Amino acid sequence: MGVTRVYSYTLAGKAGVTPEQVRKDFSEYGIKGNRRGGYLTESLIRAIEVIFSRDRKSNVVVVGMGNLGQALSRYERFAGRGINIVATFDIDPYKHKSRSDIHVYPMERLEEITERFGVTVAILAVPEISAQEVCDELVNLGIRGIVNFSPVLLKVPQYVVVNNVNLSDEIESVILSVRRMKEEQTLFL
Amino acid sequence: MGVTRVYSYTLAGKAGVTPEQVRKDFSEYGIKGNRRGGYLTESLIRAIEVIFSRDRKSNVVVVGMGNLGQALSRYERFAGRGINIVATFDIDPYKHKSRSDIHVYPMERLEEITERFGVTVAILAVPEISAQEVCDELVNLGIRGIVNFSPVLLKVPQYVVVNNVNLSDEIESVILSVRRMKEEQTLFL
DNA sequence: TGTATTTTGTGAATTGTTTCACAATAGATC
DNA sequence: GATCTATTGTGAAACAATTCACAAAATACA
Ligand SMILES: NC(=O)c1ccc[n+]([C@@H]2O[C@H](COP(=O)([O-])OP(=O)(O)OC[C@H]3O[C@@H](n4cnc5c(N)ncnc54)[C@H](O)[C@@H]3O)[C@@H](O)[C@H]2O)c1
Ligand SMILES: NC(=O)c1ccc[n+]([C@@H]2O[C@H](COP(=O)([O-])OP(=O)(O)OC[C@H]3O[C@@H](n4cnc5c(N)ncnc54)[C@H](O)[C@@H]3O)[C@@H](O)[C@H]2O)c1
Repeated sequence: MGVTRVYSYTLAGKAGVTPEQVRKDFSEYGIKGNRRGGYLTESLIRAIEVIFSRDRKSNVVVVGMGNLGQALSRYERFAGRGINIVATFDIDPYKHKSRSDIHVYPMERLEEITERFGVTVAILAVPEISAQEVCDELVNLGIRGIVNFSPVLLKVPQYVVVNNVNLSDEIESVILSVRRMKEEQTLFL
Repeated sequence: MGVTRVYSYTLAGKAGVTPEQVRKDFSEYGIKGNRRGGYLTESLIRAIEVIFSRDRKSNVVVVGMGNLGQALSRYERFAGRGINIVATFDIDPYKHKSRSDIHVYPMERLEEITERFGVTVAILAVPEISAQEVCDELVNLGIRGIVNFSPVLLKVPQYVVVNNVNLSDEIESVILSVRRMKEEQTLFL
């Protein structure tokens, strides 16, 4: 778009944070701007890509191809973020008949495929009841990071990273904030 | 299951936090335990249900019935959390022919339905490009809270709550943690 | 070339959160 | 019923994150 320079307050506005925050964070990672001239977009983008390792693609698998697993596997924009879904898995034989574009493998092929593609991160979208069991299997196969969508705390060795994404909580938190806001407003009347 | 008492360290273990955290939080909301006897499960559950308003159901709508919108609208467990999806909407006429269980309304019926069901919270799962436009429409109709799945910062009046859920970020964060962990490990060898 | 202006970079101050430490106390044991 | 024990409840301490405030630098302009 022809923009060559950008200022901490511009980025802050777009990101919904303060300019100081932007500068502190950049400073933390050694990103230098130009006093008076702001940051050069070119080098800034490159620096950010390196910091977030977007220059290297990461191979991941999706386990559990129900509602969520399917939605995630069909999202095309992950590629632009260095997230490369190489295969998806499900225990249900009905799901293996690829009705759509994406191929779903049986669990038996998990080991072979994770090894072949050097997969270290898995997206876990199985029902609550199977989550720990599938998690154990993933850890056994050498998976080192799990994005867990089921509302359970997974037990993993300390060398495995788990990020719990609880969509019910995300929605509930908005419901609560709205309720509290309304109550506050009532008090002022 | 017959359990009548529970201790701060039991809950802490299950939740992955410290016992002090559990007690501080409970104390903040006036939940009293019994020194030596821990907390009574019955009254604790009731207290939590009240704090999170799970005793009152909240009507919400889903706007954008693509991959994610469909996945969310098919999730049955929201009901148990007081989240009641009363209707779903999409601009695409093809989506209105309900291939499945859930009915998808055209955007023209948004006003009528949100009013009828007293909806104040919306789940926004439309493409990035339409997000702000649809958001504006929702705010105009009186929506006070938005769970936003598109990777853009929505501009809303201060009386509207937005919770941004960025699934790419959630996955990326695990990829980064795993990479950093591996690098650390390499240093020790 | 000198002065004014804009924006960065960062210590210091502030604000917020988590952990520590221990007195208070309810219940268990003898 | 006296003593011992486990657990809460919470100020104080430690730690973490954010905001403030301003000197330093780069550019613009006279
Ligand atoms: N869909 C949502 O909007 C939503 C919202 C909040 C939380 N979640 C959570 O996300 C997870 C997935 O939700 P969903 O709606 O996609 O569930 P789903 O039931 O639609 O899909 C789960 C899939 O996992 C597969 N599966 C079951 N056991 C398996 C195993 N042992 N190994 C491999 N695959 C197995 C099933 O065959 C199914 O295809 C659940 O834990 C759910 O609680 C989903
Ligand atoms: N699917 C994922 O896993 C995923 C991951 C990360 C982020 N997201 C974000 O979530 C959002 C939804 O993703 P998706 O994969 O479901 O997209 P999608 O393209 O599958 O679905 C979007 C839906 O919104 C509808 N729509 C478009 N414009 C509209 C309008 N003006 N009013 C009403 N409906 C409209 C479309 O008809 C379509 O059905 C996007 O912003 C995407 O960036 C999705």
